[in-house]
Amino acid sequence: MHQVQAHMLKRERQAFIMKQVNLHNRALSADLGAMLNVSEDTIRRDLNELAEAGELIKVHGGALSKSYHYDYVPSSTYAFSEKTIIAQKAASLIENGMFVMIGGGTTVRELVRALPQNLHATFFTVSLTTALQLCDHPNVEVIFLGGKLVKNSQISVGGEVISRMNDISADLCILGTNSIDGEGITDSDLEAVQVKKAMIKACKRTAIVTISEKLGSTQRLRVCELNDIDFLITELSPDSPRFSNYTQSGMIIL
Amino acid sequence: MHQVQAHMLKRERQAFIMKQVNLHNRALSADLGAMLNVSEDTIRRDLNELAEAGELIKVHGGALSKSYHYDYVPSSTYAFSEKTIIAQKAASLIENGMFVMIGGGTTVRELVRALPQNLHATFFTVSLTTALQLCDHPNVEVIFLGGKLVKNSQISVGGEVISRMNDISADLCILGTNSIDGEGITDSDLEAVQVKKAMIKACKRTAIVTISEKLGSTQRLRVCELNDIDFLITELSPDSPRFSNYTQSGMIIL
DNA sequence: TATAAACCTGCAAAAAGATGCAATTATAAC
DNA sequence: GTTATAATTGCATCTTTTTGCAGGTTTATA
Repeated sequence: MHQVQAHMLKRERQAFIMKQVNLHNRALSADLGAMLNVSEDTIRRDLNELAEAGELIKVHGGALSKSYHYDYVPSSTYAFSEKTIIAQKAASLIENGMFVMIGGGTTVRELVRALPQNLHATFFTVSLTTALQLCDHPNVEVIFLGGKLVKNSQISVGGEVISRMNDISADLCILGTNSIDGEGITDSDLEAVQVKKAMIKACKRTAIVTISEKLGSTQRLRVCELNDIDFLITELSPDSPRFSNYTQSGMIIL
Repeated sequence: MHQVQAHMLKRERQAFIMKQVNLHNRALSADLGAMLNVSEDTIRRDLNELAEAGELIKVHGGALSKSYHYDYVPSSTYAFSEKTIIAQKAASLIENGMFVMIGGGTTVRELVRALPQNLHATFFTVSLTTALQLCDHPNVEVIFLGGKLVKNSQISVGGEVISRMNDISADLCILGTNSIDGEGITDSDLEAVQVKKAMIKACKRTAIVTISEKLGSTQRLRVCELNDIDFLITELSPDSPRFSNYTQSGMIIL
């Protein structure tokens, strides 16, 4: 580990601490004490002073960088700006007269918000929140596919829904997802998976909208393979290297 | 699965948990414990703290993202205190194990809010907002009867819905209304009327919830006669003279 | 209704923190 | 250079926080 000169002024030491904290976003009192060859009491006093001066955030065991904000702002959706970009791209896929099957989730919420007011289209959905939001669009027709509701995700599931979908042939399926990797899409709720499968089957084309953070994550149940997907939409530029695992299946990355 | 650095500050751990929850909308205590290399007890304590701080919703087995839940805004409700009284009375009609068909509107919203958390019942509805609200009750089953959505009332209508209702026989139908007079209930939207008729037909008993202000008003389309109604619930005392026109049909006034 | 998982409570050990004090060191005045 | 003063530091002691575990209870679900 680091080794530091013997006699150090308090000011220098605190500068060193700040450097460590800003570099790694965090620092443990014990580590700093060892690096600087001073007692943890001294480190603690330094950290308290720096916290007092607003330079860092003191926590039990050490300190965190000020930029390390976990002060989550409620009412605003997670990764809002990314989802806005995604929404713009996805909205471009939807044209007047289309029949669109659409899922739920916060990314889809932003997408619905981004839809132009003069859009003339028919939407099918199983998500209560998506349906509610679509009701704000004057020129779209909204069909809710009813059934038993899952409380957490606020979507309808069950054989009822799925058999209804078999009667539908829509132009585009838009799904958010919790996990996508080189194999395809996965999820953790069996009933939701069954519904998503039916949605994909009922549509000519499928678009997946997700923030890039979810690329590479996997859950227990499989929704579909990569080559069931026609469009993958994230906030990244389509030529990002992060898509190297996803291109061979022939999907279009937006 | 994920692997995380050895010594993690509590705050960092909680930030990680928030990220997981926001990313996947839900997280299991067991998974988090494994990912973070700490006991599930620690995870539970973290989840409780984060729930206390209002950052997520703690459930049995893990936690859910907050971005999904119905935020109730009482300020927008007209005649709030009257509707609260009505809600209390109407809630007393609903017992464990019942099948209830329920409509929409702000009076019904207060009713749903007044339902006890431990109520064990099955609800059928065509109202998106009522359905969403019912989703916050842990012990009820919610069935949404899907169809074409009417945008301003946010209910589903159409032959689809009505034919589905013919297959149902519920114990109680709870409807709000805009107009009730000595003849019965009337409304102005044909499609909504058809659905309400079907709802009443599908239930053994019908309860009407409305503020007294609406007593005596009439609209163009008839929903039902007075003797189709079993309970009339307003904020007034049952012996109020305002009910003189309504008693002869044999309905019970609460 | 049985059963396993999840939960809660209290407890104990370990880690971190606070505080008072003495020793040391820096700073400035002389 | 010396000395007085103030700041800094480490240590001993006590308090608080964090964490895992044992146990008994509750909850979900087949």
